[in-house]
Amino acid sequence: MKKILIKDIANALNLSKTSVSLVLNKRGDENKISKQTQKKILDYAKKHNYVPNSLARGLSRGKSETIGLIIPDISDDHYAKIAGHIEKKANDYGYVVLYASSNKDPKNESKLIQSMINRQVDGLILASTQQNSEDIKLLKKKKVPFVLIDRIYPKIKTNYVLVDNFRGVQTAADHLLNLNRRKIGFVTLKPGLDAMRQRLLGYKEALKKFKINSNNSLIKELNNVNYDNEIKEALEDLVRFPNSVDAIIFSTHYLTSLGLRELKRLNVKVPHEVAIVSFDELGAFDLVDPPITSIKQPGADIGDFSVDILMDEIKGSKDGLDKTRMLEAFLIVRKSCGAL
Amino acid sequence: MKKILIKDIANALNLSKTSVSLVLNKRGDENKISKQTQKKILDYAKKHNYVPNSLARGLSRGKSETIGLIIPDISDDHYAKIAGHIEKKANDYGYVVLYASSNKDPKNESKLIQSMINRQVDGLILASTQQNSEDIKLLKKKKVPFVLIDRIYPKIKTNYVLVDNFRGVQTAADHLLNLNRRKIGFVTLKPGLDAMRQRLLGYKEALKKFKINSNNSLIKELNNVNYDNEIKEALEDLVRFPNSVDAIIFSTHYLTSLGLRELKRLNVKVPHEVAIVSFDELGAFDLVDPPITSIKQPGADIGDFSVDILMDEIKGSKDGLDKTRMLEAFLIVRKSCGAL
DNA sequence: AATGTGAACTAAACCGATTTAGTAAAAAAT
DNA sequence: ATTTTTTACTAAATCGGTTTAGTTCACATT
Repeated sequence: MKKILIKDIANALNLSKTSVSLVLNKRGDENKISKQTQKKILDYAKKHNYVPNSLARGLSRGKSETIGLIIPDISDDHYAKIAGHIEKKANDYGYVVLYASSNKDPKNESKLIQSMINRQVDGLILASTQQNSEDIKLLKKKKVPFVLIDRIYPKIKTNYVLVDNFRGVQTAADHLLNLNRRKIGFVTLKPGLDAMRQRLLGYKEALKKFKINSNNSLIKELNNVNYDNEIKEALEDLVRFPNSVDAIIFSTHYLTSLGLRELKRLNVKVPHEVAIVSFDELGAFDLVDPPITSIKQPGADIGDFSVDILMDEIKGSKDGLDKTRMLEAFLIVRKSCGAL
Repeated sequence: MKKILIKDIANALNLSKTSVSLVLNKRGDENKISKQTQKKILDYAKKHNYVPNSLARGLSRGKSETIGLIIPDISDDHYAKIAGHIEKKANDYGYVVLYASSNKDPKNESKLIQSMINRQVDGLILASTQQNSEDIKLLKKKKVPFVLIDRIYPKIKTNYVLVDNFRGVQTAADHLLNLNRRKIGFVTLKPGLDAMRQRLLGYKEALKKFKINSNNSLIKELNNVNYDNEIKEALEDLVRFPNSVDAIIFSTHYLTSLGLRELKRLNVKVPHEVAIVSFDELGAFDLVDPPITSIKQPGADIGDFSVDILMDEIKGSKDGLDKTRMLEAFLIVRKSCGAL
């Protein structure tokens, strides 16, 4: 019942470790190990339930069949979904996933990257805090295979899989404008993240196309650390004179959740008084009162494509070209805009 | 900029690998390495940014400072939350987490356990499919440190962290009974899982205490694979004559979600016609129409305690006693029962 | 002067694989 | 009959650490 090693197999069959190792790695034929011997080894290994020690194998091969996944927070719906897809896809390739949450702290992220590399991960998928360009540059320089998801460094050329935040929000705003909403508020986070910048730009672009001047008092950029408090004031300001918006776009699902609670408290009728669109959604948004029109991010694609790209990098397509993918977010129309 | 090894430090300072290794592991004093030498080593290591190769260290120590986490599905809200807490707590102990989803397939789970062990994880946290008693027994026999969470094997004595499913549902039913609901439906899954069995028993116990005969036609046990279809028929049956329930307890958050959609379709008024309680909740359940009264599971505690117990096991408290923890789920009263 | 003691190190084995550079014996070629 | 080639293996180095069992030298002891 104790673990059996290559050495044990070799001794038992009066063969060398080399032969056993070669055969177990399906390199018996190319190394002219006789069929008989191969069968003996394979049978013995199966019978005694041999499984290689991955650390030893990893050490000598310099590979670990493991990929590292660093995200802001695994308990966030968005990242949990992506992580699920990444894991599944990685498994298909025979890889397992070592994951870690940066909790949005760049220092933490930096440590995690280091730690993953020490553990000889074969590659990294990274939803970065976007305040770590040094680390990213280092990864590039050291030729560690990696893919950025969700958040990129606009100034660094790399592999990435990204959702078109600009177009996503533009679509949301278009939807509202087409429903004749004209005073559209935008509740977002301060643009430490490029994604936030893009979303804001998308909002502005939509207004521009409708020849509406964007009005800064309708744009509420909350601080990343204290948004749960700031959102109260922001919404009060948006819904009452002189702003009195007739629609609000929230730029993340958690802002939407907080915002809806606040609107309920303020007794604002959705969608009659104010229409709502959420960028990104939560599982139960179709059950909310009213069901929330959302821009849904393609979590499955983000996961799948990022792993595909990473595997490409790992298996060494050394064309040196950056592999990038820009995915569309799509609008799911529900009742919160009065369209149904 | 290339990686620096212990050997490199030793060569550069004209010392042996042994001394360097000892000092870097803070075992310099106990091994009488002079303060001077220690400082030289430490300084050089810091200057050249030495970091140990975890695979090599793991191989020679037989430890990896990694724990394995196997759950049914990382993209499930419940498990994502738990995973988040486990990760944070594990980090506090200096451990990282290798996670994998079994997708509720016992074969898969079995493979994952094996794979984790090959990777020399120091311990396992396992939310099992509950159809793998052989593997669990093997883990015990091989003295692999592990903790079961969420789902246990009632017949196997082990470490576990569990939520009191029985009491949880009992509390939910009590709440409804105290609000004078008397025909309470129970929508659950077929009891492949002990948790489901306990929840059903809790429901029955509550009725019994109120001297109500439990009526099997009010209990809908859906199949694990096809519940999204079966729930339609189940609910139709519950809400119309002769059943005509005045309340329903859903035994998981996803059944609640599906059920609510169905009730909306059937145009059933919640809570006026039918009151709802959900066992376990989704992030947006307070925003749903109406906000859903839920039994909330203590995700943070599940995570924290399971890691604490595992670390105890790993660090070798060989008292041989099983460490168990039964946590209370608590009722969050919202409008779906008409109590507010 | 011979012996013992402790301080400050180190050589070499080891963890469990993979891999490079062979070798011995049989078969084929000249 | 000798050389060459092929077949079927294997010894030993390697990956980068940790650890066991010493060793060397200065100094104190008898």
